[in-house]
Amino acid sequence: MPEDRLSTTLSALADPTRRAILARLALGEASVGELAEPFAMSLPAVSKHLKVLERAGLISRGREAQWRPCRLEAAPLKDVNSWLDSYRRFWEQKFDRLDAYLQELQHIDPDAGKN
Amino acid sequence: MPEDRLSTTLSALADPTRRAILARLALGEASVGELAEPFAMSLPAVSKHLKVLERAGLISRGREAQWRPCRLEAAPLKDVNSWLDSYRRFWEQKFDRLDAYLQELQHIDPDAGKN
DNA sequence: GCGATAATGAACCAAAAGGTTATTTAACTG
DNA sequence: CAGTTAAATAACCTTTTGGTTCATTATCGC
Repeated sequence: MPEDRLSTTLSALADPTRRAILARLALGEASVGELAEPFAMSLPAVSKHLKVLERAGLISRGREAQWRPCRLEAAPLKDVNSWLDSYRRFWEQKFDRLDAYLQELQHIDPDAGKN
Repeated sequence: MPEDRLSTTLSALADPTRRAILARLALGEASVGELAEPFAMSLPAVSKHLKVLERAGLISRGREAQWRPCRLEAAPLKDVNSWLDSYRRFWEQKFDRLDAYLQELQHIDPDAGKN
Protein backbone atom coordinates (compact mmCIF):
# COMPACT_ATOMS: atom_id res chain seq x y z
CA MET A 1 0.00 0.00 0.00
CA PRO A 2 2.39 2.66 -1.22
CA GLU A 3 0.39 5.59 0.04
CA ASP A 4 0.96 8.93 -1.61
CA ARG A 5 3.34 11.34 0.06
CA LEU A 6 0.73 13.92 0.93
CA SER A 7 -1.45 11.37 2.69
CA THR A 8 1.56 10.10 4.61
CA THR A 9 2.46 13.62 5.65
CA LEU A 10 -1.05 14.58 6.66
CA SER A 11 -1.65 11.46 8.67
CA ALA A 12 1.68 11.96 10.43
CA LEU A 13 0.49 15.45 11.33
CA ALA A 14 -2.94 14.26 12.43
CA ASP A 15 -1.77 13.43 15.92
CA PRO A 16 -1.34 15.97 18.72
CA THR A 17 1.66 14.16 20.20
CA ARG A 18 3.47 14.26 16.91
CA ARG A 19 2.63 17.90 16.32
CA ALA A 20 3.91 18.69 19.81
CA ILE A 21 7.13 16.91 18.95
CA LEU A 22 7.49 19.02 15.83
CA ALA A 23 6.81 22.15 17.85
CA ARG A 24 9.57 21.16 20.25
CA LEU A 25 11.93 20.49 17.38
CA ALA A 26 11.19 23.91 15.95
CA LEU A 27 13.15 25.14 18.96
CA GLY A 28 16.13 23.01 18.02
CA GLU A 29 17.48 19.47 17.94
CA ALA A 30 16.53 17.11 20.74
CA SER A 31 17.19 13.55 21.81
CA VAL A 32 14.42 10.97 22.03
CA GLY A 33 14.49 11.19 25.81
CA GLU A 34 14.09 14.95 25.78
CA LEU A 35 11.25 14.67 23.30
CA ALA A 36 9.53 12.03 25.38
CA GLU A 37 9.79 13.91 28.65
CA PRO A 38 6.58 16.02 28.37
CA PHE A 39 4.37 13.06 27.53
CA ALA A 40 2.58 10.61 29.77
CA MET A 41 3.52 7.65 27.65
CA SER A 42 6.25 5.09 27.42
CA LEU A 43 9.46 5.68 25.54
CA PRO A 44 8.71 3.04 22.91
CA ALA A 45 5.48 4.84 22.16
CA VAL A 46 7.39 8.05 21.49
CA SER A 47 9.89 6.07 19.47
CA LYS A 48 7.04 4.90 17.27
CA HIS A 49 5.78 8.42 16.80
CA LEU A 50 9.26 9.44 15.76
CA LYS A 51 9.37 6.64 13.25
CA VAL A 52 6.11 7.86 11.76
CA LEU A 53 7.51 11.37 11.51
CA GLU A 54 10.70 10.05 9.99
CA ARG A 55 8.85 7.98 7.38
CA ALA A 56 6.96 11.12 6.46
CA GLY A 57 10.27 12.96 6.08
CA LEU A 58 9.27 15.43 8.78
CA ILE A 59 12.30 14.69 10.91
CA SER A 60 15.77 13.29 10.39
CA ARG A 61 18.00 11.66 12.92
CA GLY A 62 21.68 11.99 13.60
CA ARG A 63 23.82 9.88 15.82
CA GLU A 64 25.93 11.15 18.64
CA ALA A 65 27.23 8.55 21.06
CA GLN A 66 24.20 6.79 22.50
CA TRP A 67 21.90 9.65 21.57
CA ARG A 68 19.99 9.98 18.35
CA PRO A 69 19.26 13.67 18.01
CA CYS A 70 16.18 14.53 15.98
CA ARG A 71 15.94 17.48 13.67
CA LEU A 72 12.91 19.07 12.07
CA GLU A 73 12.65 18.69 8.29
CA ALA A 74 10.09 21.07 6.90
CA ALA A 75 10.03 20.10 3.25
CA PRO A 76 6.84 18.01 3.50
CA LEU A 77 5.13 20.92 5.19
CA LYS A 78 5.84 22.96 2.13
CA ASP A 79 3.93 20.40 0.10
CA VAL A 80 0.98 20.59 2.46
CA ASN A 81 1.11 24.34 2.09
CA SER A 82 1.07 24.08 -1.68
CA TRP A 83 -1.88 21.75 -1.58
CA LEU A 84 -3.73 24.07 0.78
CA ASP A 85 -3.00 27.02 -1.42
CA SER A 86 -5.48 25.95 -4.06
CA TYR A 87 -8.22 26.25 -1.45
CA ARG A 88 -7.11 29.57 -0.06
CA ARG A 89 -9.62 31.52 -2.11
CA PHE A 90 -12.41 29.59 -0.40
CA TRP A 91 -11.66 30.76 3.08
CA GLU A 92 -10.59 34.20 1.95
CA GLN A 93 -13.82 34.58 0.03
CA LYS A 94 -15.60 33.92 3.29
CA PHE A 95 -13.70 36.84 4.75
CA ASP A 96 -14.46 39.01 1.75
CA ARG A 97 -18.12 38.41 2.27
CA LEU A 98 -17.94 39.20 5.96
CA ASP A 99 -15.95 42.24 5.03
CA ALA A 100 -18.49 43.32 2.49
CA TYR A 101 -21.21 42.81 5.04
CA LEU A 102 -19.45 44.88 7.66
CA GLN A 103 -18.80 47.61 5.14
CA GLU A 104 -22.40 47.54 4.18
CA LEU A 105 -23.40 47.99 7.80
CA GLN A 106 -21.10 50.96 8.08
CA HIS A 107 -22.38 52.61 4.95
CA ILE A 108 -26.00 52.55 5.90
CA ASP A 109 -27.29 56.07 5.65
CA PRO A 110 -27.45 57.29 9.27
CA ASP A 111 -30.46 59.35 8.37
CA ALA A 112 -32.32 56.48 6.81
CA GLY A 113 -35.69 55.94 8.40
CA LYS A 114 -35.71 59.41 9.94
CA ASN A 115 -38.34 61.98 9.25
CA MET B 1 -11.67 10.62 23.03
CA PRO B 2 -12.68 14.18 22.26
CA GLU B 3 -9.95 14.69 19.71
CA ASP B 4 -8.82 18.22 19.03
CA ARG B 5 -10.20 19.96 15.96
CA LEU B 6 -6.91 20.20 14.14
CA SER B 7 -6.26 16.47 14.46
CA THR B 8 -9.75 15.74 13.22
CA THR B 9 -9.24 18.01 10.25
CA LEU B 10 -5.83 16.64 9.36
CA SER B 11 -6.89 13.04 9.61
CA ALA B 12 -9.90 13.79 7.44
CA LEU B 13 -7.50 15.24 4.88
CA ALA B 14 -5.07 12.34 5.14
CA ASP B 15 -6.96 10.26 2.62
CA PRO B 16 -6.70 10.63 -1.14
CA THR B 17 -10.34 9.77 -1.74
CA ARG B 18 -11.47 12.47 0.63
CA ARG B 19 -9.10 15.04 -0.83
CA ALA B 20 -10.40 14.14 -4.29
CA ILE B 21 -13.91 14.72 -3.03
CA LEU B 22 -12.93 18.14 -1.76
CA ALA B 23 -11.27 18.92 -5.09
CA ARG B 24 -14.50 18.01 -6.83
CA LEU B 25 -16.51 20.16 -4.46
CA ALA B 26 -14.20 23.09 -5.14
CA LEU B 27 -15.86 23.08 -8.56
CA GLY B 28 -19.29 23.36 -7.01
CA GLU B 29 -21.98 21.46 -5.12
CA ALA B 30 -22.51 17.80 -5.91
CA SER B 31 -24.73 14.94 -4.87
CA VAL B 32 -23.37 11.83 -3.20
CA GLY B 33 -23.86 9.88 -6.39
CA GLU B 34 -21.93 12.37 -8.45
CA LEU B 35 -19.15 12.40 -5.89
CA ALA B 36 -18.99 8.62 -5.84
CA GLU B 37 -18.88 8.23 -9.59
CA PRO B 38 -15.09 8.50 -10.11
CA PHE B 39 -14.25 5.95 -7.43
CA ALA B 40 -14.00 2.20 -7.59
CA MET B 41 -15.79 1.70 -4.33
CA SER B 42 -19.30 1.17 -3.09
CA LEU B 43 -21.64 4.01 -2.36
CA PRO B 44 -21.75 3.33 1.38
CA ALA B 45 -17.98 3.66 1.43
CA VAL B 46 -18.23 7.12 -0.11
CA SER B 47 -21.04 7.93 2.29
CA LYS B 48 -18.66 7.14 5.14
CA HIS B 49 -15.97 9.36 3.71
CA LEU B 50 -18.51 12.15 3.49
CA LYS B 51 -19.43 11.63 7.10
CA VAL B 52 -15.78 11.96 8.07
CA LEU B 53 -15.54 15.19 6.09
CA GLU B 54 -18.73 16.45 7.64
CA ARG B 55 -17.57 15.69 11.18
CA ALA B 56 -14.43 17.66 10.39
CA GLY B 57 -16.56 20.56 9.21
CA LEU B 58 -15.04 20.36 5.75
CA ILE B 59 -18.36 19.91 4.02
CA SER B 60 -21.97 20.65 4.78
CA ARG B 61 -25.02 19.00 3.33
CA GLY B 62 -28.25 20.38 2.08
CA ARG B 63 -31.37 18.50 1.14
CA GLU B 64 -33.11 18.70 -2.14
CA ALA B 65 -35.71 16.06 -2.92
CA GLN B 66 -33.95 12.70 -2.60
CA TRP B 67 -30.54 14.27 -3.12
CA ARG B 68 -28.26 15.53 -0.45
CA PRO B 69 -26.01 18.04 -2.15
CA CYS B 70 -22.60 18.52 -0.54
CA ARG B 71 -20.84 21.83 -0.29
CA LEU B 72 -17.22 22.59 0.52
CA GLU B 73 -16.62 24.37 3.82
CA ALA B 74 -13.15 25.78 3.93
CA ALA B 75 -12.98 27.15 7.46
CA PRO B 76 -11.04 24.18 8.88
CA LEU B 77 -8.52 24.57 6.08
CA LYS B 78 -7.87 28.04 7.31
CA ASP B 79 -6.94 26.59 10.68
CA VAL B 80 -4.55 24.16 9.06
CA ASN B 81 -3.05 27.06 7.20
CA SER B 82 -2.58 29.01 10.41
CA TRP B 83 -0.91 26.07 12.07
CA LEU B 84 1.38 25.60 9.09
CA ASP B 85 2.26 29.23 9.11
CA SER B 86 4.42 28.96 12.19
CA TYR B 87 6.64 26.54 10.29
CA ARG B 88 6.87 28.56 7.13
CA ARG B 89 10.25 30.01 8.03
CA PHE B 90 11.67 26.50 8.17
CA TRP B 91 10.99 25.60 4.60
CA GLU B 92 11.77 29.06 3.39
CA GLN B 93 15.06 28.93 5.23
CA LYS B 94 15.77 25.64 3.47
CA PHE B 95 15.45 27.44 0.20
CA ASP B 96 17.74 30.15 1.43
CA ARG B 97 20.34 27.54 2.22
CA LEU B 98 19.95 25.78 -1.09
CA ASP B 99 20.22 29.17 -2.68
CA ALA B 100 23.36 29.92 -0.75
CA TYR B 101 24.78 26.56 -1.71
CA LEU B 102 24.06 27.04 -5.37
CA GLN B 103 25.59 30.46 -5.24
CA GLU B 104 28.61 28.99 -3.54
CA LEU B 105 28.95 26.43 -6.32
CA GLN B 106 28.83 29.18 -8.86
CA HIS B 107 31.48 31.22 -7.10
CA ILE B 108 34.03 28.47 -6.83
CA ASP B 109 37.24 29.66 -8.47
CA PRO B 110 37.19 27.93 -11.87
CA ASP B 111 40.94 27.59 -11.65
CA ALA B 112 40.91 25.90 -8.27
CA GLY B 113 42.67 22.53 -8.36
CA LYS B 114 44.40 23.29 -11.60
CA ASN B 115 48.13 23.07 -12.04
C1' DG C 1 -50.14 3.25 -3.50
C1' DC C 2 -46.14 1.28 -6.27
C1' DG C 3 -41.92 1.07 -8.15
C1' DA C 4 -37.68 3.43 -9.08
C1' DT C 5 -33.87 6.28 -7.42
C1' DA C 6 -30.71 8.46 -3.76
C1' DA C 7 -28.68 7.85 0.15
C1' DT C 8 -27.99 6.14 4.94
C1' DG C 9 -27.59 2.44 8.49
C1' DA C 10 -26.31 -2.09 10.37
C1' DA C 11 -23.40 -5.90 10.68
C1' DC C 12 -19.32 -7.64 9.59
C1' DC C 13 -14.26 -8.05 8.41
C1' DA C 14 -9.20 -7.23 7.75
C1' DA C 15 -5.62 -4.20 8.36
C1' DA C 16 -3.52 -0.23 10.57
C1' DA C 17 -2.82 2.79 14.59
C1' DG C 18 -1.47 3.63 19.11
C1' DG C 19 -0.41 1.99 23.18
C1' DT C 20 1.76 -1.49 26.63
C1' DT C 21 5.77 -4.52 28.77
C1' DA C 22 9.82 -7.16 28.17
C1' DT C 23 13.99 -7.88 25.52
C1' DT C 24 17.91 -6.44 22.78
C1' DT C 25 21.41 -3.39 20.87
C1' DA C 26 24.86 0.19 21.20
C1' DA C 27 27.85 3.22 23.38
C1' DC C 28 29.76 5.41 27.25
C1' DT C 29 32.00 4.99 32.17
C1' DG C 30 34.62 3.29 35.78
C1' DC D 1 35.19 -6.35 31.64
C1' DA D 2 30.84 -5.03 34.16
C1' DG D 3 27.38 -1.81 34.80
C1' DT D 4 24.57 2.06 33.16
C1' DT D 5 22.16 4.85 29.99
C1' DA D 6 19.74 5.75 25.41
C1' DA D 7 17.06 3.97 22.24
C1' DA D 8 15.03 0.49 19.19
C1' DT D 9 12.67 -4.04 18.48
C1' DA D 10 9.50 -7.70 19.46
C1' DA D 11 5.31 -9.46 20.85
C1' DC D 12 1.04 -8.47 22.16
C1' DC D 13 -3.55 -6.06 22.79
C1' DT D 14 -7.45 -2.88 21.78
C1' DT D 15 -9.56 0.59 19.05
C1' DT D 16 -10.10 2.86 14.75
C1' DT D 17 -10.27 2.88 9.82
C1' DG D 18 -11.78 1.71 5.38
C1' DG D 19 -13.96 -1.32 2.98
C1' DT D 20 -17.81 -4.86 1.99
C1' DT D 21 -22.95 -6.56 1.52
C1' DC D 22 -27.61 -6.43 2.74
C1' DA D 23 -31.48 -3.93 4.56
C1' DT D 24 -33.88 0.43 5.38
C1' DT D 25 -35.54 5.20 4.77
C1' DA D 26 -37.14 8.98 2.01
C1' DT D 27 -38.74 11.16 -2.00
C1' DC D 28 -40.16 11.41 -6.64
C1' DG D 29 -43.10 10.09 -10.86
C1' DC D 30 -46.71 7.60 -12.43
